[in-house]
Amino acid sequence: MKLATWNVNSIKVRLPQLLPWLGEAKPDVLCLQELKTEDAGFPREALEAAGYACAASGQKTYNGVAILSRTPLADMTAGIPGFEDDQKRVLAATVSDLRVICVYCPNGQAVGSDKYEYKLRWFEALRGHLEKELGAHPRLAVAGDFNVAPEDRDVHDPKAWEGQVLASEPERAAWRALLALGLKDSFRLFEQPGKTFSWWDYRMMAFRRNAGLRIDHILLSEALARGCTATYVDKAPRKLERPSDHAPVLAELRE
DNA sequence: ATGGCTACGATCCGTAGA
Repeated sequence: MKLATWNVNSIKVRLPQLLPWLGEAKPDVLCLQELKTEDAGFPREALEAAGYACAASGQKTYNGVAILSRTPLADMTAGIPGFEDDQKRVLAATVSDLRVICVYCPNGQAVGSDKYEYKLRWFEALRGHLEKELGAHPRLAVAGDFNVAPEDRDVHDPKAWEGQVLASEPERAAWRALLALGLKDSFRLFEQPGKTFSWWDYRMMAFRRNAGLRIDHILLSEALARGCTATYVDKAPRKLERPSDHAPVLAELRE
């Protein structure tokens, strides 16, 4: 089965790209981020007509996450239990024997800013949430936009980005604290081409220069990582007219 | 030169993203 994640940067704007992509890539489960719409504006009918069950947790203008699945979704939980937050960034659901958590981690704006402090607090809360989920569900996948480039090889220009938001050491430590729970970065289970990224700035012709970052990830529990046969970035949607600034990431799992 | 796009919801600019 194929598990995918894609930050679409507005579900309304990207729906005309998402629908054909579902037909081509045929993910069994897809985590979406940055819906930028309340649930009333979520295109549930169009996605159900394309063969997907949907769970969404959205808000106006910002954030918003959804999980799509070819088979039914159960036991949905929005947010991080015990962590008060108006921002819609987390959604969990069960698909047969798989527990899937879709995350849109905070951007952090700039190192030292209020938003950066919120980002670090948020990651600590996420860590606690994932620890509990992992205890209850050994077959756990956490997919989404983590807004962290884990290592220098995930950054097109490590010198320029050194210590900057998305690449700073405290953010990378927060990322490693998730791995320490027993989660694997599925992309790094395999030999990968160099300079593989999942996000490119809209400005400065960054995509054409491959001036990107790898910040969209699929984490797998050890039980799932053992059955993972491939993980890759699909750059095709980033080449379209009016693209999202993120490309989808896909992991293939043995049934 | 610290901008440079894009989306959104408010107006024709500010906020946010990363």
